[in-house]
Amino acid sequence: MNTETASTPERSDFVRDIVAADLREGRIDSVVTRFPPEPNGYLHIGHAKSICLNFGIAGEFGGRCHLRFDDTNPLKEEQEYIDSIQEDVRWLGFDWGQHLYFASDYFEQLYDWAVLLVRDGKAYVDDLSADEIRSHRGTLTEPGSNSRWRDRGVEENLDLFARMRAGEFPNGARVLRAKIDMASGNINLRDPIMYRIVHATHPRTADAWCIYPSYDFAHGQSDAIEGVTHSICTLEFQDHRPLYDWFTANLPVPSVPHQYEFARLNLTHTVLSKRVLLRLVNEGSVRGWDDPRMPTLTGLRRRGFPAEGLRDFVAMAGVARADSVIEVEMLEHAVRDILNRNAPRRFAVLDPVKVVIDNYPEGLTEEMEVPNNPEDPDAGTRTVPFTRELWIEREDFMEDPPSKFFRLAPGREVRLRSAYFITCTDFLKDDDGRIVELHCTYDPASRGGSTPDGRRPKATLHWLSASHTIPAEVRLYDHLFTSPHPSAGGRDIFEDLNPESEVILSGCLVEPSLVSVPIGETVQFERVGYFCPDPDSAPGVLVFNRTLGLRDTWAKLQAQGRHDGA
RNA sequence: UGGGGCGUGGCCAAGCGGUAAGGCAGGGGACUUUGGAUCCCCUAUUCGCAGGUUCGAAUCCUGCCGCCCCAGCCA
Repeated sequence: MNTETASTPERSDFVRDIVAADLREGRIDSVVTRFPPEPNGYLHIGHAKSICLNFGIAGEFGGRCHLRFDDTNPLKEEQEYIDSIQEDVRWLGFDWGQHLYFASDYFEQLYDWAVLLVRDGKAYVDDLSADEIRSHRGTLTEPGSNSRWRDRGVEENLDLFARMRAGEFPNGARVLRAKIDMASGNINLRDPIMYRIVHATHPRTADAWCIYPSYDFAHGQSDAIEGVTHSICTLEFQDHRPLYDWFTANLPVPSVPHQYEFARLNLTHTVLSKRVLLRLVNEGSVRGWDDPRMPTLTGLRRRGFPAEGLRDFVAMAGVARADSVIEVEMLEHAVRDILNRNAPRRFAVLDPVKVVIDNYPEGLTEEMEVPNNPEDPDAGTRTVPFTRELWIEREDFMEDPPSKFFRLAPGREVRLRSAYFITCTDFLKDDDGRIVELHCTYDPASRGGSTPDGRRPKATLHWLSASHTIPAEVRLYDHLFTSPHPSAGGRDIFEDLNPESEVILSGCLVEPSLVSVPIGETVQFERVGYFCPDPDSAPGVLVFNRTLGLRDTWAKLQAQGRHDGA
């Protein structure tokens, strides 16, 4: 490795700048952040950005990051999600230590604080219906008007709020509101709702409560209770910041956190809206939340994307306040970069065609030594059996090749990787004109892939011994949506679903060592791409997912040729 | 005609008054027992537009234009 001086600039962005300045100027002693998901769905790559930001900052500045579930709405939240979120954050590579919290842990404290605001005349029970509240709220350009219940007495408010908690009223009968300013230009300040009545079972507190705090009344105070210093969220909460600050300013909170907002992650050919992801699952467009085409962390994991690649991608993309849509190619680059360095190389033939080496002894099996990863000499070598009859990729032979085609063709010599040079002498076709068998001769002096005379074929092919082969199903994946911006333009994005987002190949063949690749490990099928075993694999029935293909300049050339030739 | 934000190359993104980093994508070349990887080189006389301040502006000021978010008893 080269000797880089300490001048290597740390990754920086506006949030890290703020944290660094707060530390440097003594406004805080150490940084505390939090990742605060609502357990109402699976985490996706957009959440990965927030997770990497919050945990990343805590790690870089020697602070800590909490995992806090924002479980204030029992109608939408489930234990299943609480479990999956923890699994996904851990998989991404982060550890919250002892700092696992739930907003519901603070329900009693939050209630006490609400009572305090009522006593101070800063909150009131409103009997208006949801519709009435909406019509009193005004519009974006017109101020709202006060509820007729806005000025009722403290004692009556106290009594009513207590009875709300006691379960005396049905859902929607009353709410508790902060008394701020119905004429504010910021609609969040027009007497926001602090508590609503919801008779529902909560995944953590069960039936202990029938009133639940709103996001606005819970979030900042939860941060304050935990000593969070920097409460980092996405841009759409900017308008909530004045309210966040209003509550911490009007309540005896133990600390005063501050909120900062960044732009959420968007990717081309991808949709991250929970609503749409749910539809994809419910309408059977994909097989589930963990379908390898889903942008969920569980889906990406099943697809074979390494967590490190995701982290690198997030770092590469940066954090800013401008709305943006990142090209998926950047993600794919980050993932390939990790995989290229780490993934063991293996042989697999997706679309096999038979090769017979006429001058190779019948019945002989040689064990050829093949490097596990040319990028990493420490990965060592493995042994792959070589015999007279082999399989190669159908697309690696052309009867009548164009000038740019370097692979096997009649009369042409190519190298079989780590084995021998072979020259095609003949080929057989079936009645439909389809190639069924190639005949070749080999050069015994080329064993291992080089010859004394230094001949260098233009192509090197992967291969498999016909008598040492494991059958496999291979699932090829591509973008779920055809358009780079599926949600743009107002049309139904389901019309933009890529019909070839999943292509299932049967009759594929892989080398014997592949029977034992553990789930979660991604390998490279040499010259083909990165693949990982799918959990659908069963003894005797291997299933591989294509994580990503290799960059393919030949395919690019062919595509160009098609265009030029038009 | 309300409030809050944002506008730097195809896509991200540094830059914080001293004369446009970096990555991805794209193009060209070298090398190569993966048409992979790697390595070189090329791609903004210009920072939404127009004025102004200044010796000097992407950075400061004014005006305009464009885009995003907000009217859940969701988060």
